[in-house]
Amino acid sequence: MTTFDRVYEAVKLIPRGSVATYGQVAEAIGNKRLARVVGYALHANPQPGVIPCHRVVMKDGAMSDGFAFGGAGRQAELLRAEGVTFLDDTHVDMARHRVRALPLIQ
DNA sequence: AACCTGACTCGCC
DNA sequence: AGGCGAGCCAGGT
Repeated sequence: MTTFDRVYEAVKLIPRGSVATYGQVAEAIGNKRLARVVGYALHANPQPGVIPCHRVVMKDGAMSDGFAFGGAGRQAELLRAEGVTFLDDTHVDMARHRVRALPLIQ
């Protein structure tokens, strides 16, 4: 079980209609400082259809605009389709949709 | 094989 | 309050 695998496991556990921050995912795999690695893990090998990487956003609810699997804005579209609400065009309503607790991955 | 860099976050000036 | 550096992992050069 590599670090990347744990990242994927954690991300797959995010409930539909909810979002988690990179920091929360990092915390779920045992080290909150891995936030950066979480982002890179998703970039490196986001198995399409398996890993819901659109449910992972930055701590303020914004998504990284330089890269998004289908283009910036695509992520917001997918989230809206799940019932996630937004404070504005680029920020998820974290108070309502951020996961309370993420299970710890082995 | 060493070095650089990249979807982040937090603490210290 | 805003800017800067550190910590972390993997893959490419």
